[in-house]
Amino acid sequence: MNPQKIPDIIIGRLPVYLRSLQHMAEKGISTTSSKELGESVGISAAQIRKDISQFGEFGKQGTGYSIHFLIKKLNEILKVDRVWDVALVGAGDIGHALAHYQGFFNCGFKITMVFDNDPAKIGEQIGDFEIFDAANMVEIIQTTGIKVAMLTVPASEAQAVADKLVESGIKAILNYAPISLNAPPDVHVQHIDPVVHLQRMTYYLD
Amino acid sequence: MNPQKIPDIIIGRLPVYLRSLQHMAEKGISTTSSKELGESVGISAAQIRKDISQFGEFGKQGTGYSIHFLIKKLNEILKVDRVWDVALVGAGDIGHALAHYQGFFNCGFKITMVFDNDPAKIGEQIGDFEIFDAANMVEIIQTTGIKVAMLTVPASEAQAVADKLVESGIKAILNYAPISLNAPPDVHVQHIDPVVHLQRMTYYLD
DNA sequence: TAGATTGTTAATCGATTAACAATC
DNA sequence: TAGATTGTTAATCGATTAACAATC
Repeated sequence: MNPQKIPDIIIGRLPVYLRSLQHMAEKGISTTSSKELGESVGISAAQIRKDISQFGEFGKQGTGYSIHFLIKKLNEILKVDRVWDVALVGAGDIGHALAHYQGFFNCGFKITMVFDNDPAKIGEQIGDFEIFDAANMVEIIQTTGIKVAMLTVPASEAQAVADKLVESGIKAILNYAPISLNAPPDVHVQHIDPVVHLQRMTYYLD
Repeated sequence: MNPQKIPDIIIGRLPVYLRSLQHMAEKGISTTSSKELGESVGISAAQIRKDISQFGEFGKQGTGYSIHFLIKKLNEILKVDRVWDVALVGAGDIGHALAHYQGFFNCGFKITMVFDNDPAKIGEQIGDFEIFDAANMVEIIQTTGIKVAMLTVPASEAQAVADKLVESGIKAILNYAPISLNAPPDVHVQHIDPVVHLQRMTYYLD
């Protein structure tokens, strides 16, 4: 399926296409075109076609793409045609918001455990989960074989906790701490920082 | 200061440099080099120098950059040498987490008002703020002249609320709803969606 | 069939890197 | 001074766009 390496930048756009296609599917639409999909996500039709064609011939001349079929293919490509168990590390405000977030459903992810190092929180319930002691985190994650984690601890602890996640065998970290994490090349890190996103916009304001 | 247009992609990296420089400053370090800064954020030294040199000659051959001076310049360039009032729209879990978030301090942003349309929430306190009725949002934002908003309403309402924000004169929207927003070209939109970030990583997992 | 839209090629455009003179 | 590091140029690399034959 991957004869040659697909650029990161293309992989990064696929989830956005997927999200838009799922909205179309929910509305009961069955077919779309590169033009329509492009307008809905703000990307040129040519680029949509080029991106998709990296993985196969999923469209039909004259009619466009079957939304159902394209969703299926994108789910397979992104490996979210399954459910990834996710460890949530840090039971503060952001951790609570993520634990309650409904948006992971049907997108390939399910939070299955929560860790914190605060004795006052350990043992408490957060949604459906009991908060586990972070001291046991490495062992538990190694045993369960979880590969994906979300990191919502304070910036001052983030690198140390990330190192422990790497030690645990975690291969994908979604980092909410406002700090650039160092990780080995085989561990993927994505970063969410509202300040970075806001500062990207103020440049353009008066 | 901007003789020619600076590419978006460069502007997008500046907040990351800034965050790393601020961490260095907090540690009491006074000078850095493109090599050191590049290693800390995972970008080549050549690119760091090229990016920074778009805006002036802020470094010194042989010694590198004064961290204090470079922070000052980046703050000015990104227009966060001031404090932008921010409207938070949506008082759900994510809204609460943002209202309590300490990370906006000293980064150029301050949430100054919170809106929701749920009668049960209107009038309640969320941190230091009273939750206002979203029905009055357009008028209040117009009156106060706020330009920046964070949108944490359900996906089903997000486009309608975004349209009202645009009507209010908002020029920068940080969107937490899992949907691609349409906005006029003079309104900047940034999107934070944990599912998109997670799906970007699973492609690379086994 | 006629109209629409794909997949793909070639051309254009833009971003990154390597190298080095300038100079602190 | 000698060593280090910038700012900048030119070369390389990669991404986007435009165009169109193929074909549904």
